[in-house]
Amino acid sequence: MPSFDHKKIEKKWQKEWERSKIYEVKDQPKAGRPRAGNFYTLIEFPYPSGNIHAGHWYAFPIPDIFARKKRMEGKNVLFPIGFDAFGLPAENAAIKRGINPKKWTYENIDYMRKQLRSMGASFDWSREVITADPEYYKWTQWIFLQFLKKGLAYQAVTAVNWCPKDKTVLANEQVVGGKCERCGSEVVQREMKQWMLKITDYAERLLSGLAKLNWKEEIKEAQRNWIGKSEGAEIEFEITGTPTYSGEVVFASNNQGKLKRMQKLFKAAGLAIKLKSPKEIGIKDFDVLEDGKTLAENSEKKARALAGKTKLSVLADDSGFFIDGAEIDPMMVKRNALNGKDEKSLSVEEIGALMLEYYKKIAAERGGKVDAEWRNSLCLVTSEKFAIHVEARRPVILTDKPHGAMDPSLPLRPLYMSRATGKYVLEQSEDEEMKELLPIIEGIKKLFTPSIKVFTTRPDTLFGATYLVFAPEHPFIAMGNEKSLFENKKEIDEYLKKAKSKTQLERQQGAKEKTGVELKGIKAINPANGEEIPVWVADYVLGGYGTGAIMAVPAHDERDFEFAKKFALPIRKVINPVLQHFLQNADSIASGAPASIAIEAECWEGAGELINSGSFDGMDSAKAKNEITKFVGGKIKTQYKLRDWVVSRQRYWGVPIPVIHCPKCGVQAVQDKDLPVVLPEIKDYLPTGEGKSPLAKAEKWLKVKCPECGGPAKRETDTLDTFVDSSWYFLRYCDPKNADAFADEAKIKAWMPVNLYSGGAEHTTMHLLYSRFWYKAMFDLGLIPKELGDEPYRERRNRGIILGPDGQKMSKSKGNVIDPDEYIKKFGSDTVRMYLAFIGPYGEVGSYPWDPHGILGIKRFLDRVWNLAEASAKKSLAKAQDLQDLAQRDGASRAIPQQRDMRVLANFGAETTESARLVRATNKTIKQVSENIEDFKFNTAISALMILLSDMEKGEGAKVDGVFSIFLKLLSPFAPHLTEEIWNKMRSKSAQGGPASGWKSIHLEKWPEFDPKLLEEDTFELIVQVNGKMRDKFEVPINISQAEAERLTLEREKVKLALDNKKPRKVIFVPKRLINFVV
RNA sequence: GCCCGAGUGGCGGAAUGGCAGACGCGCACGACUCAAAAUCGUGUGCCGCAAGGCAUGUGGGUUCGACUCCCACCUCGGGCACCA
Repeated sequence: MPSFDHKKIEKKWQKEWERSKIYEVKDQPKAGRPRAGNFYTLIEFPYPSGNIHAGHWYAFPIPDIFARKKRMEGKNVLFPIGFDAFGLPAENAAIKRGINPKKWTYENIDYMRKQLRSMGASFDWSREVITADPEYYKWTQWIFLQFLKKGLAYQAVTAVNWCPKDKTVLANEQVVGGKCERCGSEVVQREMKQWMLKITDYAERLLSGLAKLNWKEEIKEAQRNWIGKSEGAEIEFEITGTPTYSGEVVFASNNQGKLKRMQKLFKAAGLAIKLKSPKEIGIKDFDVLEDGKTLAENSEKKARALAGKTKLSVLADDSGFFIDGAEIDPMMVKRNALNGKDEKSLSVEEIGALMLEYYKKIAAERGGKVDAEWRNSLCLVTSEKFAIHVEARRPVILTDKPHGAMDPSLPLRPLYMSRATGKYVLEQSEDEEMKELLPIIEGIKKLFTPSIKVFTTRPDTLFGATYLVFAPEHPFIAMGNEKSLFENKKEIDEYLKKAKSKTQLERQQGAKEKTGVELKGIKAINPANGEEIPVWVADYVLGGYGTGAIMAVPAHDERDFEFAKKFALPIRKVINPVLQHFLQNADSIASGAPASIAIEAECWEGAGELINSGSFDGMDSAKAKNEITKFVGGKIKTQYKLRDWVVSRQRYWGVPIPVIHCPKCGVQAVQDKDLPVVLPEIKDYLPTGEGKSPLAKAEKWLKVKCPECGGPAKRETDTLDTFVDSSWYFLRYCDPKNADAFADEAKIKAWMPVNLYSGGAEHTTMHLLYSRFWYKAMFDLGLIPKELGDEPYRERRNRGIILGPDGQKMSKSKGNVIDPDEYIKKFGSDTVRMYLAFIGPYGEVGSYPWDPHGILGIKRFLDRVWNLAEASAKKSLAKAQDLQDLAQRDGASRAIPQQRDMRVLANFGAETTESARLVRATNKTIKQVSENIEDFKFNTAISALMILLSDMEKGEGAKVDGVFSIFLKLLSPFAPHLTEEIWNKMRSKSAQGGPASGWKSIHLEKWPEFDPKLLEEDTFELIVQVNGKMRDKFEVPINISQAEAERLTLEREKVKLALDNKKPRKVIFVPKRLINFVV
């Protein structure tokens, strides 16, 4: 059988389409309804690795089928393509083979462009976007700077995944099984300063936004799991014990007598702490009242001086405290806290409460936090330095009388004149002073033994918390070690060292085996029952999640249970499980699975009645969650697994982060007029090895003037993660050439949000989440029109993967790699794309082996199409190819509505029963192919086309010409070249006198519509069942009554046999389907 | 371990409460041919000569009727992995 010349045809039409730009799309924004008629279908753009593989063939020409159909349906379809052009492979090629990464990348793009064109996909190439073009990354940088200004981008020292071979930081997502996704070397943890994006701020919206999206539930679920929301409580545990305190404290008083008395108290309390006055450490101008300067100025100076001289500064009583090295004057605090209220009208407690509020406020403003508070005093711990302000809540006695005029009978001595009131403050007796200082001692103790917050999702099990565990990274461990809080410091140090040296891989592999060391010398107090419980450090607790410390409830947590078992820690059951699950499924369990399985499963999880929980005994665990949290003063809290997104990469081939570091002004954004910060050409692409980008070696580029002060400054040398580039490319497609903005608002309104986004399942938790975050952040910045909402993709579909013929993933080592080029050469692009469309359902994440024989079936099918066209041309049956022509012959106007096509055709075809049958078959095929394409079930659409082709081949006597042109249109999205060729051949022949002067693309034709009336049949095949088993079937009128159906059925021999003379107990009749006799 | 998805002929798959296996591959036989390839035609789940029986991972349930819905288990694929 002759085969069509795919080489000639495909090249010819690819050229024609390109020349005539039939796939270029206009924005067509309309006032009022800017999106009317517009349809945005998006495919993940490829990385230009340089070779097109079977995966590309699966990714691009298959959704093209959908895009083409939408276009034929009359939609104004945006179907763009571009290149995700930054990334490591280019740089690795540069390092390995000395090739310029830019050259490497752009040459690959040139090559891939040709390859992509050969697929016959209807991309609008005029909108091509390349992320490595300065015209593109100018806007990546610009948007980043908007984030920076909004506080969404920040720098922080953080433990990052470090690949020792690639010498770069990896995102969590790029670490696979503890190994570098790219090179496979083991990833280690390293502390480095990184640029981060605050994706965690959007955790809740990323979660709730999913609800309204038309995505598959499994994709949403994967994102939900990644965000990892859990609701629970934060509960504080006090730490006690008799630790040996040591260190040096500067007591902010030059009053020697007071210092001595204080030292006495320290001794009595067992604090081996040296007490010093400010004078002793060389601060002379301590007494702020003798100074003419304002209190605040003085305080700051003092604070700086103190901070440099001693590690821990305690400023107590009548002095201030530090926040991040700056001292706050308590008198000022008091004034501001009172905010005009009369001090005398308030009780001591009320004043204390107001001051506490104010402390919290300023602490928050400066990035610190009030970490603990207790009745008589305050403790403030900030992130880096910490300081304490202890204020005894004593009554302050004020008098107008000067020193000498005091009543000698009073045990008081005047101390100083209060600046705030102008009155004399009287100091109490020594004894009273000692009493007053006691809370200060307590405060200092508390500083060393602060209470620890834990996060738990099970506050209802608090009474069962029999020990407390810190993550090795918890700051308390380092602090406690430094202050010699622990008796077994050596053991702890060793454990920490071991834990730290573990690579991510080791930590994962040893996951099940619990290790840990007790922190001897301290205990924690279970706030629920006041019990003293041991405190441990163990690496099964993660530093990065929750508070980095947990309360362990071994009776109701599997991990705690294992740990407790190993180290012989007490286990206390506090929930009496209601076997809800068991009860619910009593039926099935009774007959099926053994009940013990269900009971065992209830051990860790689940609700129940509280036991061993004091006054909460008998309470339902769900209720107890809130009640116990309230009881111990805890806070309901929501935690997320999602971490902030580390976007900096110490690599060359990426978007330079557009900031400047100035020694005077700090981090400065590059000004808009200086964007883009162009990636400089360099010679040596190797990273520095200390984790700096190769850009650090580009000295000329590096040195720059500070945009703020004009002084010498340096550029940031890190580049952005490529996930940043791909987080907004779909916006640039809307307006790819815009030099004044990332995209014009009207054009964004014309296209966004994306109607349908097709891509690989591997991007579910990375690209898809990142770009949703990015879009939401842009939305909040006002860069996305409000009416579009804050979700970029309305519908998302993940595709599966193509395996090698052996059913394994294709890999060179397995030798099962399919080279699509080979098949293109042999069979042509139409055959290959159609075979891949036929291989399995595209909307499901299946994996389909490439069957080298299977493709022959498609090749045969297309050959048959070709031959049928040739044959009908020869028979000159093809005079009225086009339905429009038919319609004209029918006397109707040219503008006949599509939905009437079938009726027109029916009139023509109904000359014979065979023709009528064919017309009906065609009508059905239109319906099925249309619906199947919509659902991405290209396999069944093709199956329907195959059936119709067989019908046409068989229907020799039938008038098939009109049917054939409908068939061609239905086939055209699948085999765009072949159908275009046949279509135009037919047209030129029907237009008498040789080839038509111009050609008319089938791809711009209207998509056929079916006639619902023609779907209706007069008869149907009645299925006869006896007890649900099919026994017979026969043709009956469509609207047959049950009685009639019964009568006819019971007459039939087969039925009589099956019924075996028994009388039916019940008859079920389903109209248009079946009749079922139950005996 | 947890979460998600899937288990149907020799193979890819179809049918989402009503004829299990559409369509394609493969295979067998036939036609054409000196012959082969290609092409066309017929057949093709398993057991059975047949009538008939058995069949959608396994066991149970719901239903007149289950590949389809429910429960439990098994296997495979993907994701996460000590997230308290």
